[in-house]
This record gives sequence, structure tokens and C-alpha cells, in this order.
Amino acid sequence: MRADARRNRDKILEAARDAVAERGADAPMELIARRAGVGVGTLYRRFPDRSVLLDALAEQYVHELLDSLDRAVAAEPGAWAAVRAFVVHTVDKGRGAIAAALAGTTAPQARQALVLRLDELVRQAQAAGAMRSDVGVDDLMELLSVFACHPGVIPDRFLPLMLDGLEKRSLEKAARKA
Amino acid sequence: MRADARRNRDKILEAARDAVAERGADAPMELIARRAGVGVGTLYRRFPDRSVLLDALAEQYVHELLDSLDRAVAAEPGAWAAVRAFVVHTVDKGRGAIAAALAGTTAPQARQALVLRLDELVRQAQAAGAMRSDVGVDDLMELLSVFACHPGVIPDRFLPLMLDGLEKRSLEKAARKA
DNA sequence: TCCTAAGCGGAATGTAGGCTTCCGGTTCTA
DNA sequence: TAGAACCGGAAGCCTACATTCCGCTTAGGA
Repeated sequence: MRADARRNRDKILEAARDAVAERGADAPMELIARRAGVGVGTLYRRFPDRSVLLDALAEQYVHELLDSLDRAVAAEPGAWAAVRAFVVHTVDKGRGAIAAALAGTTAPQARQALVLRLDELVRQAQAAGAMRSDVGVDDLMELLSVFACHPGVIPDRFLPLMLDGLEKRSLEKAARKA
Repeated sequence: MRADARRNRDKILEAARDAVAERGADAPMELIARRAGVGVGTLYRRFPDRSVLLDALAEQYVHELLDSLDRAVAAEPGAWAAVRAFVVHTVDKGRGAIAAALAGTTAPQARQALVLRLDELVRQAQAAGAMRSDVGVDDLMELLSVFACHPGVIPDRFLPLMLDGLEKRSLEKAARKA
């Protein structure tokens, strides 16, 4: 693969990510091409159809989430803190719409890895008594999707509330204050 | 207006409500007509363009919400209980997508009435110390929209959590248990 | 019962937005 | 410097809708 071709491939992937985040999984191919500063022809040569592009995107994204999760685990003192940090970071980055758009559809094996890793962490947090135990990974994944679909005011206002709801200690803390 | 014409008008409104709930504000006119068991021509004679139909829908819906709110106030013992019941009922009925789709767009005066009424109730609940005071009507309306957009598992799992988060007493209750 | 204005259905038309292909020109790189 | 790999984007095709139009049907008053 020629150097310029690889460069274009990367630009396309980046543009696609933005476009999909904004307009959903059926963002126009032409829009993606324009944003990448590339002709549609180039886009189609590299990704013969939309699903190929989407797959590539999903895989890339899930890997980033995995990295982000690892970083959270390394940086935070406990399992619950790591979960919390991961959720906040993911929602903040605001690219979650991709995850939402692609949720069940693509890159199932990569997604699975993420889910397993997160599940492990959730169980730890719950075992440590730091997190409500009537909520599971699947709930968390859905939560991410929802917040991802409503960028802006919704996450800002409700994410902390939601996280408080998931945390056990905060309940005690709040009550102690009252 | 002839009797059959009125009958059709009602059928159209009902079909439109379903269609908009499922497919958003730009649900195909033809779909609406088919569901109403009516030709497109009939639809267009009654509602010259989409916006007229949407307005009628929004007005009808907001009035229902107002009724529902009044009923909740009459049936429940306190302001917070009424707010809670209203939210649950609205999300359950699952037609909230209409509200979401139409949110800022239409029937502003009717919507305003609902917001005022709900605001009053929220303030009461907060004054009585039953509800978190860092959340307002606007937040509540947005919350409704979000849950409305994600029918199914999301509301089922998270609405109670969210409501717990909004309630003050539940915090104390939970802590007491722990 | 009969008449006719009010209604009705749905084919036909017009339009917009997108997908994909194709090919003449351009750019790497061996 | 040859030529294989690449590029851009115009062109054609297609799907999905909105909206109009008109010949047929029907409610409901005289």
C-alpha cells in the first residue's frame, strides 16, 4: 500500500468517526469523503461498502475504550472509582454515539472483550460494597449508549445523578449530611 | 363537517400519534394514512401539511399530560409522590416520543401550561424536603424526553434508579438500611 | 327516495438526497 | 523515468417521500 494511500485511509477513518458521531450510522458517504478532504472514489476504493467502513470504525473505537478502561484502572484507587472514571471519560469524549450506532451490529468480538473486562470490574466494585449490586454491565453499556445519543445538557445534568445512584457510599454520605 | 369525515380525522390523529412515537416527527405521511385506513388524499384534505398535523398532535398530547398530572395530584398524598407518579405514568404510556419529537417546535402555549404546573409541584416537593433541590422542571422535562426516546429496557432499569436519585428520603432510607 | 355537496382513494408527478461507478488525469516509487 | 497505483468528482441510477388531481362514492337533508 502506497504511503499516500495509507494517509488517506487514516483521514477517512477519522472523518467517518466524526460524521457517525454526529449523524448516526447512516451518515452520507459523500459527507465523510468531503470531511476527509478526499473524493468519494477514494473512499469507495478503500472501503468497498459502508459496512466495511463501519466495522473498521467499531473495532478502532472499542480498542480505544479498552485502553481507556485500562488507564482508569491504573490511575484510580479502587474498582468503583475506575468504573466511574471510565464512564465519565467515555461520555465526555462524546464519541459514544459511535458505540451506540454500532452497538449490536459490528465487531462483536472486540466488544465482547470490553464487556468482559468491565464486568470483572463491576463485580469487584460490588463485592467491595462500593456499588449497587442490582445493576450489571449490560445496564452500564446501555447507559453509555443513552448518554452518547444525547450530547450536551443531558449528560452534564444527569450523569452525576446517575452515578450517585449507582454508588453505595454516596447514599450513606448524603444521609449523614441530612 | 360530515360524520364520516370527523371519524376519519380522529383515526388519522391516532395513527399519527403511533407513527410519530415510533418513527419521529418525520414519519412518512403515507404511513400515517395507511395506518389510519385512509388514503393520502384524505389525510391532506384534513391537514394541509405536516406542520398542521403535528400541531394538532402536540396540543392533544400536552392536554393529556395535563390531565394526567391533575389526576396524579388528586390521587397521591404529597407533591413528590405526585411528581413521581406522573413521571412513571408518562414514561410507561410510552408515547413520550411525541413530546420529544415536538419538544420545542410546536404548541408552545400548551406546553408552557404543563411546565408551569409541574414547576409548581416540583417546588412544593422540594420545599417539603422530599426532593433534591438541585434539579428543576426543565431537567425533568428533558428526562422525560430521553426516556421517551428509548422505550424498553432503558426506562425499566433506570427510571427507578433515577427517581431514587431525585428523592431525598430514599437516600436516608437506604443509608439506614446499610 | 333522490339529489348533490362533501368526501374518498390512490395513481401519477415532481423532487431531493444518496449510493456507486467510471475514467481521464496525477503521483508515488522502484 | 516508466508504469502501477491512486485520485477526484461528474454522471447515472435508484429509493423514498411529499403533494396534487380527478373520477368515483356516500352521507344526509329535502
